[in-house]
Amino acid sequence: MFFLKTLPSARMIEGYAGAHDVPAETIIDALTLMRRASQMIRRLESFFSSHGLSQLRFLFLIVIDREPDRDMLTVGEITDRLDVAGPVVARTLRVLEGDGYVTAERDENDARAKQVKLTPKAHALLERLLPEYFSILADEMDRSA
Amino acid sequence: MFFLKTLPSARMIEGYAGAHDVPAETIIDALTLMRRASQMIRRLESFFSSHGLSQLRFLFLIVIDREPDRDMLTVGEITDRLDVAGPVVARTLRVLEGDGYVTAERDENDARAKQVKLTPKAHALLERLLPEYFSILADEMDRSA
DNA sequence: ACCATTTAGATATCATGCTATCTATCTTGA
DNA sequence: TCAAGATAGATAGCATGATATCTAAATGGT
Repeated sequence: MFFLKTLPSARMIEGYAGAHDVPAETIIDALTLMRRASQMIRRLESFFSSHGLSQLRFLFLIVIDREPDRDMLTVGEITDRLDVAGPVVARTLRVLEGDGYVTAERDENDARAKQVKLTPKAHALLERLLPEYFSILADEMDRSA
Repeated sequence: MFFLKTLPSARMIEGYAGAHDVPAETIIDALTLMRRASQMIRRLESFFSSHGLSQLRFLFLIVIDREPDRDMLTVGEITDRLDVAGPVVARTLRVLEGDGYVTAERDENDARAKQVKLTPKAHALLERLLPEYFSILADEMDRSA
């Protein structure tokens, strides 16, 4: 997250950056990018939270759902697809299991691995959330265009 | 933060969003925005962390430093300028005070308020970090252009 | 003047990100 | 074949975001 409510003016950036051979406009673009994304993420988190989820839990479900030709992934495969550390995935799995959104069972061929599968409840949830998810994204793109 | 390493393809989004009257390209743009910003923020956090700071602590110092015509702000003014909750600002203040980057003293006219000021050590730190900060922003803009 | 309300900030507690480390299982090469 | 190393995942503990609630000081209407 980027935590600045009001971005510095170009003039202020010149003052800071002027000496350092980076054009102020590039800096403004970078800060604007982070600010827009942060506002979007805040709104998404609030949306997910109102449905007992979080962005991460949602994406955890999505990466399983979107996998072509398969209906389950191992914990490691999920970790590969999500940009968070392993322990976070492990804990998120525990929560989602507790909430009845996924089931996990040991792999038949590798007793270290775990196969994670979505429950019907999770499929129903995704179906319910996706339209609003997309319309929030569209609205935020619009609003900050 | 946005935690998806690989964005869904346009086709996959059509599959999800197609039914819901939002153009897939808009969704891709939104996801790309969040992904770019997240990578930038990750890199910044790692940069700040290698200097014993965090993005928030850095911005806390910056908002005081950049204030025109004043060399101090109250805790409430800092909270207004940063997009984080009050308790986070209070704790960050304690840490920065402990590290010798700011001093805080009660306001003369309002015994509830606290005036926060940068130390010379903080000014020196900002001067040292800003060039690299800007060049990281520029580099990331470049890389994901 | 005085009590109700507002405001500034701090404290308590929770959720969730991280790194470091541990256990269990699989693989590999002498 | 079996010990050394690699790999899958879990656990421990820290850092830092959030909300709810508390205290102390200021303010304002009667």
